[in-house]
Amino acid sequence: MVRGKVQMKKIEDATSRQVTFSKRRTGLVKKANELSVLCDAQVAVIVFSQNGRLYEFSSSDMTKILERYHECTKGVPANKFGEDYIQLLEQNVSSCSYNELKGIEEQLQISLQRIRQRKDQLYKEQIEQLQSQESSLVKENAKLSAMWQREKKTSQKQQWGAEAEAASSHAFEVDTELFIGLPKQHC
Amino acid sequence: MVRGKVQMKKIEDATSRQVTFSKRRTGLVKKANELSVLCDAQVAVIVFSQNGRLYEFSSSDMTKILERYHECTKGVPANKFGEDYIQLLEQNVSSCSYNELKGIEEQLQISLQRIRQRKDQLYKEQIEQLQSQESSLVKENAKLSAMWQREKKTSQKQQWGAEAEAASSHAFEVDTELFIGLPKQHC
DNA sequence: AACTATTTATAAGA
DNA sequence: TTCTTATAAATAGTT
Repeated sequence: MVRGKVQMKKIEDATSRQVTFSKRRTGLVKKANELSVLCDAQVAVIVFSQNGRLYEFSSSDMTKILERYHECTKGVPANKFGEDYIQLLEQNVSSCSYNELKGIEEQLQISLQRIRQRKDQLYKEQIEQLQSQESSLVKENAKLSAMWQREKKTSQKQQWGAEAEAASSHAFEVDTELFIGLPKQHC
Repeated sequence: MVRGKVQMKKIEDATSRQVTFSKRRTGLVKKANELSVLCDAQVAVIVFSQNGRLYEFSSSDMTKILERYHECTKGVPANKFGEDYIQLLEQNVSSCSYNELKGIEEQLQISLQRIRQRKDQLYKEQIEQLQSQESSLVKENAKLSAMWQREKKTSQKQQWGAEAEAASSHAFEVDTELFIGLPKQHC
């Protein structure tokens, strides 16, 4: 049984440390899942044990969450490798024959197609995310609107007149955390 | 106060959802930190709120943890972009002048240098990680060895002779989770 | 933000 | 590893 507070330092006994790791790792993942379900959040947890074993949890596709994280972290991706690629390419095309240029064109066409597909995919995901947020906000709005209607009636009954109207219009400016723009601008 | 179990579904009321998100996010991060301290584990937590805001926790440098994750996930990185780069380059160098080749050589030299630095850095980190694991295993070994010595003495006093010796040598084969090789092979 | 009745997590023992 | 149980910790609802 639990005897007093646990000291917040590395557990020295290897066996207890292993058992505690297993239990707490399970607990952490459970909490992560609950947070994602209850609050409609995207949650990712990555754990490496002391023995180097990987454990992971993600409320949705881990790759997508990590991509979103990278987008939020780096303001501009600054794809250095891509820049080098183009720079190097441009240095060479000036002295290429027609057939060589034809080959490069074909390769670039394929690359461009892949990049465009990827871009479209990301765009689609952003749209879906915004739609999901919009849906939540519409519901919230309906609730606030109903509250305001009730408030207005109460005010009229109490004969507050013009003052109540002024107060009510102010109440409509409550911050509902709506934002316009791409999600990344919010990080 | 808590009235009965909470239903494991999205909290409909926006205000409660926001409050619960804040409380549980704090709780999750606390648990993640405790796991990393008590069990000497690397832990990373990434959370996106419904409003698209990013929250993160990492027991050590987040970038390093994510890199390690990527190494564990992809068996072989299969750097498609790099392959294309080389393929495209090779298609062109065949018809280049000396000065053009000189330029390409220089560019490649710089790229190669960057890649080598990166490779060395990763290698160094792997070494450090293995040393850390080794240190823990050495301590564990010393403990097991001491236990075995005590066991042996007890056995001798109780005159178990050859049988005890056979049992003891078997006890030395206990799995201490030692492994030889790079960490990624362990995932 | 602070409070507290409850539920939940978990350390130690079996 | 899994179960049990005493106790610590988290937290939902309220103020």
